[in-house]
Amino acid sequence: MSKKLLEENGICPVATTIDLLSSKWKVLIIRDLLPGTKRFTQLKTIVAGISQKMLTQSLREMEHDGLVVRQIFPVVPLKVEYSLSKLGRSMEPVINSMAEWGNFYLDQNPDKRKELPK
Amino acid sequence: MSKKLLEENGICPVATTIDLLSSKWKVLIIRDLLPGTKRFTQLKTIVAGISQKMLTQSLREMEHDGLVVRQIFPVVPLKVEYSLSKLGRSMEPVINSMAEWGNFYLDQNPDKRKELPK
DNA sequence: CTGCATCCATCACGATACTG
DNA sequence: CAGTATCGTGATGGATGCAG
Repeated sequence: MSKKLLEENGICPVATTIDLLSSKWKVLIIRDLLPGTKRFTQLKTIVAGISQKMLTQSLREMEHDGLVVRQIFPVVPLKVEYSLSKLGRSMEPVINSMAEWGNFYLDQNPDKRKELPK
Repeated sequence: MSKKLLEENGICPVATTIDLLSSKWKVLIIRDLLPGTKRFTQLKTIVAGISQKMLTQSLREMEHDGLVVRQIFPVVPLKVEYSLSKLGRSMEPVINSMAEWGNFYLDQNPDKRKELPK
């Protein structure tokens, strides 16, 4: 489906971006890696609601797409750190504009804000 | 699943945005409505690859979420126009940053640019 | 023209169990 | 700790046919 979108829509840059962000999890992962390197278990905790499977899968795809860097430390117990690549960090403006819009929306719709009034 | 994400992630503005953009189609629809009002069939053509079902479904949800305005003209044959609400237009910066990133990415990866060299 | 209802194939995703 | 493998299910989305 990834290819599908690109084919159907020619080479629209918006479609290209959506394509790499296919799953909602990836956006959240980038959001949480923006502050700095994280370990697998940390991400699993921070990205609340994500299953181990989805986290692994998302990280693998993002690594393949060059958004995320995976660093393995052959110690016991095993330690693996994930961080954003240069390309990954370049998505910060996108994440930020999404955050800004989200805040704007929540201001307009206070009823949608159930908790963490900030 | 819409509620799920919000619950799991508290009230993160990024999650909120993703939540309203759930499907990739919605982003593309907003992109194509940004220039101005469109009719159902026009959208079906422009948002290449989208099925009638998905278009209708997406538009309904976006209308419900207050992103899109639906205007019916009781003529024969029936005429229905869709346009962005004020809230919908407020997403322009988000779409733009996605477009910018997409272009940046395509510059870095010319191989991904198969057609429409621009 | 615009859209709803159905049927159906595929797939995303969660749950669970097992490994280096 | 950080995965991999497998299974089951609900959701996603296309195709088709009908209707206002």
